[in-house]
Amino acid sequence: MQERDTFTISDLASDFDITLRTIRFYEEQGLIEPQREGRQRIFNRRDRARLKLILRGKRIGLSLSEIREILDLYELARDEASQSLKLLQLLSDRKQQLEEQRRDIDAVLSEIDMLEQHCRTVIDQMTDKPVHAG
DNA sequence: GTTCTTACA
DNA sequence: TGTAAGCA
Repeated sequence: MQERDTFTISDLASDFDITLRTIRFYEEQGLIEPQREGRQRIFNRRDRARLKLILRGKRIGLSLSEIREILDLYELARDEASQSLKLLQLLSDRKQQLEEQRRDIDAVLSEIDMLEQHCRTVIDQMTDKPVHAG
């Protein structure tokens, strides 16, 4: 009752609900390197696990190159500590990015509020009728 | 029928 | 990443 240890590209695509193109793209980007049987791609459990990590990283918002860095550490050093350290760094960077975006959004929202107020003031003066839609 | 590469959108 | 062409 052993789990299958090799998969076709279609197997993984349906398992993770992604397209064949996506998997081939990740390979092209160096995130996975499935075995070959002639031209055919043969994926093992390691590839499957990596693919899972890739998708998780993508969900968090990491770039493919960032994900590759983590994956490489996992392969080369097999040093889980350094891998976690790297992930920690990337997560920190990602949080900083998001916080920066939040500040930008707040700034724009603020400008919009001021512009709206200005428009209402102008309209009030011209029509002598208060416009308070919000 | 399925997968592959290449090239363009 | 999607899609299409032309193979194996």
